[in-house]
Amino acid sequence: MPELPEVETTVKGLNLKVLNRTFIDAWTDSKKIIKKPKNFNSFKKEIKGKKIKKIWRRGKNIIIDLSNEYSLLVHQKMTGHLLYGMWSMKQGTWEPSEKGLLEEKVNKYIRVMFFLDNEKMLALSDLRKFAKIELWKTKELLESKEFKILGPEPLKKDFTFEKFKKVLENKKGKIKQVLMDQSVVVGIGNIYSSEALWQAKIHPEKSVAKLSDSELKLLYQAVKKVLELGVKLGGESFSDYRKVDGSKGDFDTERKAYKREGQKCHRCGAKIKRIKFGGRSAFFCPTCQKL
DNA sequence: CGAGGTACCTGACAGC
DNA sequence: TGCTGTCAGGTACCTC
Repeated sequence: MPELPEVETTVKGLNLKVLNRTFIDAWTDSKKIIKKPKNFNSFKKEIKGKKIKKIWRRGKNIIIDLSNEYSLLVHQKMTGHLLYGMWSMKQGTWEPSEKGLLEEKVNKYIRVMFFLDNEKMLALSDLRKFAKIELWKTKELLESKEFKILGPEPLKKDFTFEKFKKVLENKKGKIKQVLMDQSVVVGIGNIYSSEALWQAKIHPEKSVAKLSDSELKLLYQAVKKVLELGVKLGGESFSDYRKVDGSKGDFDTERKAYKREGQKCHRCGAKIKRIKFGGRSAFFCPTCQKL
């Protein structure tokens, strides 16, 4: 899915577009995406008339605080993304009535549609249908196990080097996998972990316990750097992710490792390699990033 | 307990 | 062309 920069970009976009709007109705052809309450009619009934009071992010989760102390939790997983605009249903598929949302791949996979009180809509597009939407009582969401287990936010001011070292303390395993563990630090996935490790010149399979203090420092700076750059550029859109207006993020030009197998390392010219472990691909420069 | 595999879905693309 | 296998930004759940 979208990782931290993509989720942050979505949250920013939503705050500009749907704050203080009220839900009028909802539609879906993929009931399994709505996980809570499980019955879609109950879900519809519950969100009808609720007003959007605040939109924020915790890790890769989007939280839409509603009136009456409820919150919508949206996790976009691999290919989900939220869009704002106007569509009409034609022959079973949604067709946009505005430019910007004209890409077929954006509209073809709209799975859930929220109708707002200004004639516009909030859509969830998701090719693979892994995304989830849940309606919670805000208080219960904040106290839920899934929420409490989440690690620190890497872009918050209080995420100091000391804190980074502390969360990695006693962690076993390979650094790339640990970086992607949301209970260690939130928001980092397969793209930004590869990018951060390239920046820090650390091999993705290096064991956390073997990282020197100077390597940790470089990694700490690299994590913040790539995530900040990602946010600044509106995320990465080489695949399904889009901003809420349907446009693409610009991080693509900055990719140094991820999906660059066989291409030249921007630092030393060696060929970027891809290896698989933990069920995921890792991209790195075998010359700059030694084990 | 932790590590590893699988499941959830729908493609795109490479190779035969 | 068509078939098969692999790969895809994530996470939950199961087994050993």
